[in-house]
Amino acid sequence: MKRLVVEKGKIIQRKGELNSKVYQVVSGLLRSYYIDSKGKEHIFMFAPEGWYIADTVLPTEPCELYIDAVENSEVIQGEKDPNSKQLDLPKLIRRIDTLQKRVVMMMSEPAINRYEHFLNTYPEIVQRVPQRMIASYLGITPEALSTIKRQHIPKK
Amino acid sequence: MKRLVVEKGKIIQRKGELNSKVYQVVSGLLRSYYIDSKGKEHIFMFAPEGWYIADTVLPTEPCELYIDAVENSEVIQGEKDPNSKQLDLPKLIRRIDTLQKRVVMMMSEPAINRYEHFLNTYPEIVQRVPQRMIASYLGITPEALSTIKRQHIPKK
DNA sequence: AGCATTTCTTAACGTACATTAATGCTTTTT
DNA sequence: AAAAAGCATTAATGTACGTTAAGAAATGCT
Repeated sequence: MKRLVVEKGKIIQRKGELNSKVYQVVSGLLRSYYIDSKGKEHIFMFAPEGWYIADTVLPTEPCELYIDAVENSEVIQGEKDPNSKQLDLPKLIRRIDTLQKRVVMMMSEPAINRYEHFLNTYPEIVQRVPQRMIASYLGITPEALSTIKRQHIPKK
Repeated sequence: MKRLVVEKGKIIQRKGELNSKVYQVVSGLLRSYYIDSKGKEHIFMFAPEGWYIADTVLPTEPCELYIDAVENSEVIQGEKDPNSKQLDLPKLIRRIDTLQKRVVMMMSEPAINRYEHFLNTYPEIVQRVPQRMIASYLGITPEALSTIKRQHIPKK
């Protein structure tokens, strides 16, 4: 259990590494993402203050995702331990629910709806990340997000 | 812990219900799916023999998904119990991994790749479910799947 | 077996989003 | 402060997939 300072842009986990760590964000903003076969980056999740972020794989398996800092951040590094007594099961289950909803969204909702859902779910984050990262999270290009936003009348 | 026979087409869980059950498939094939705002059905997962299927929500929250039988099936009904000692954590974590990969796939891969991935991952299921259900699982229409398959040269 | 229903396929056309490219605007670097 | 790099926006064009519709094949029903 170690406290770390992570500067903006610093990568703290890479695909293929054996990383048995979980990071709890104290301040700042981290993200996890992966890079596809064509070299394109896709953001999987954001983690602002109070959130945990990690590749979910068992500590013995190589990571799928990269993790880096979107802002200068401070994090507490913990260990992935499937046997840990302090592992919060309801939290894990809620994690599965969130993922389930995301799959369902990606399957059925057009980008504009996914965007509005993102705005509602993560209002604090929206102002803090560049558009292209929001686009990446939504699974579309920055250009497409730009066009969508032009049509989308924001509730003032 | 009860053993049930579920006939093809029988719905054993509906959206909005408080269902605290987990189903272990002994024989046959179940699926979970949801119905979007436009009344369209989207298959979330299949569960053949040996698999578990359930809505992941905590037992105290209303379900998001429907569950029904694709084939006549036999299942063992268990209880969702977040405090249960017999809850298999590595299995939960692997579940999260699977979902993570699915999100990533939906974000970045075209339907043809998702189809081939499905073929590789669930070869036993492919023969047993109608095309339109595979299409639904992939997030495309049956017509699109049909066209994709024409282009896709199967390794005989 | 015969009829009805559901499922699969094909094709024409429509739409959401990707790609490419150009332009102005920030932010970073020196 | 100037130069460079990264970022957001717009528009033109391309493509994957949706929608609609029709016919063929498979499945279920009496």
